Amino acid sequence: MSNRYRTHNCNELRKKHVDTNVVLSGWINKKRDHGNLLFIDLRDNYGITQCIIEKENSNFRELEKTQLETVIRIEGKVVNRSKETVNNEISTGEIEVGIIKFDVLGACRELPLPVFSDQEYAEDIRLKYRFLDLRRKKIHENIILRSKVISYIRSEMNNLGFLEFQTPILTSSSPEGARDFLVPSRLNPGKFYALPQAPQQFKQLIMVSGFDKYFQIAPCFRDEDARADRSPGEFYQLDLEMSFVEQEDVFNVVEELLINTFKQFSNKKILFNKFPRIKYKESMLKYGSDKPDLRNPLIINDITEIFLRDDVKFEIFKKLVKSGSKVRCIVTKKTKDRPRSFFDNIDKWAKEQGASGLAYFTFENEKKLSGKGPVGKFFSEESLREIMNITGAEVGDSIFLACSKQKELEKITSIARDKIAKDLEIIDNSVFAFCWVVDYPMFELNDLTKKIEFSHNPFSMPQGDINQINFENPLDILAYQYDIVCNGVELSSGAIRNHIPELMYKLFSIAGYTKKDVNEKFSGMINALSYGAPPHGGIAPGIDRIVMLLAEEKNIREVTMFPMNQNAQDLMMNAPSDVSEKQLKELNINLKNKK
RNA sequence: GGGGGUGUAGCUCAGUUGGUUAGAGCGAUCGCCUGUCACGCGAUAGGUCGAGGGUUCGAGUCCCUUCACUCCCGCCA
Repeated sequence: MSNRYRTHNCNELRKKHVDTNVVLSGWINKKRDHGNLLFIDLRDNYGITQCIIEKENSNFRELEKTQLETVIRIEGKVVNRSKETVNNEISTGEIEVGIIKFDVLGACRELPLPVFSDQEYAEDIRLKYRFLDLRRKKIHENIILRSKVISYIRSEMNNLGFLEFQTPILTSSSPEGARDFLVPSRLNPGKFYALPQAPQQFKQLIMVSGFDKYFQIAPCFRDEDARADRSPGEFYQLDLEMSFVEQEDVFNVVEELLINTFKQFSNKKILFNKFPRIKYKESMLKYGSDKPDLRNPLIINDITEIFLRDDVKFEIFKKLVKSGSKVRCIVTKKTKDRPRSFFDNIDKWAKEQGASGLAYFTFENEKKLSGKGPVGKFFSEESLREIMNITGAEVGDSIFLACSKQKELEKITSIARDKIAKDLEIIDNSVFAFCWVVDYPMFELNDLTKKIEFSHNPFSMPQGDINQINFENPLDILAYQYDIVCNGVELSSGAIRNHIPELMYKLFSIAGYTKKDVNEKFSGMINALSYGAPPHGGIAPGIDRIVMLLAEEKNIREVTMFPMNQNAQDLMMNAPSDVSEKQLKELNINLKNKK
């Protein structure tokens, strides 16, 4: 394309263009002013071209005074660079453009933040001037990556026979799950729409409507507090659903899609081409978490039984165990020569995390097997042998012990596993380790209310023969409910859905909902399921987190074009904002606390 | 809602035990410089030390309150 603004972009000119007249437009990325000779690095989306002007040119003075980040148009001639002045850092580095004349297309005031810099800047300034921030190299590339990942996924899904549909953005509030964003209805005074937390019910209705395979790059809205890896307000999922499938069918589609996508956009190795399946219960024990980072080789073991032995004298732990606590441990290989400070730092760190610390000792065998370290003396030779049996520990290895009630224990061992591995530098950063976490329980006990609640998704199908389910022990019922995890990041959860209304009523009744409740709160769904619903299931991987992993970013705002800050404010657009009395009146809304 | 961190020039930061007129680099303005690619050199402007209160002869520094941003817990079926 060639027009009045440009004949080429800023990443196009090469040696073969030498002597041709060109027109380039772009931003002044950088100036280097030698007084009688001025270098301009001209930047556009595609790259940088060095342009040069000499004092003899009547435009020299004006260009010399032009601000960085001004948009200019340059007419000039491509010239060869001498060998010594070639810049191999940029792809146009063999040539430069001798400026004949230039025009200012878009003037620029003094910058609130520099564009040409690798420094980090305060988040509020970046967000307020996001359009400047987005010109910067790293984030500009992240956003382009995001675009490419989404198009790639879209075309892969099409190839796999999925149909893309849009679902409503204005829908109804759902009783389960996160806090809803509400939108007042003008035509229905006093009533509210809700923005969808996910198109969960719609995608199931799409299956009932007979479309077989659906996907959507779906915006999801949840009014919950932010985290580094969680935008406040809105985020995107690759939402997908399939009819007449079992769990394994969903897994196959997702594994293929993710492997292809990650291979396409990253050079990192994918550790497992068949993603390991880890039972929820096993994951909570071995990793203390339902989002295990499998790059980390450390494993947690339960050694509570050791503390019931008479030849173990570790009285604090023994006492706690008697009152229902458990003991779990992490063994580190060949750490006997680590300095005392290594162990004490971890113990100190654990205390900072609110735990009572981590006890530790090292297995030694001088004359006889013994535990070396502050609490080593409490263990008999026999008991040490038994611990080695359970954990696979060997002489020369060390062991960290924590004792607590199960939930706290899972929490502390989980973060300790991470911390110890980081200190030992045994996490391989050059790989992606995916896994499935499967066999989630259908229900769980709320510790505070002592009531039984759905542990994940109330629409999940319970496992086993549906005519033989033991509803007497609801906490034992497992669901066809699964999560996919990569490098300790939860990418998504999904499930085979419950498409049988009677079973749905039964399960909801266990969680304290009457048939009437279900009919009212999920009317669309339950109604649809009673008119011939196919068995179906799906999943919804988070797009933002996939791009985060591919871009190797720790913060979701680095892969989001126009994010809100932690208080869910858009500093650039000034959202949320006040609205006029007239608008409120139309919506039948009175504000309680007027300014 | 709770806990941690940060807040000093347009930007990134330094600032000793509380002690003279609060500094540097980048950016801006002015001048010099023909081969740089983070060009170089010289000069100038630019500060409510986040805000308010307190202790003190004296506060950027110590104490209290508060605000903003950020990280975490809660929350996120």
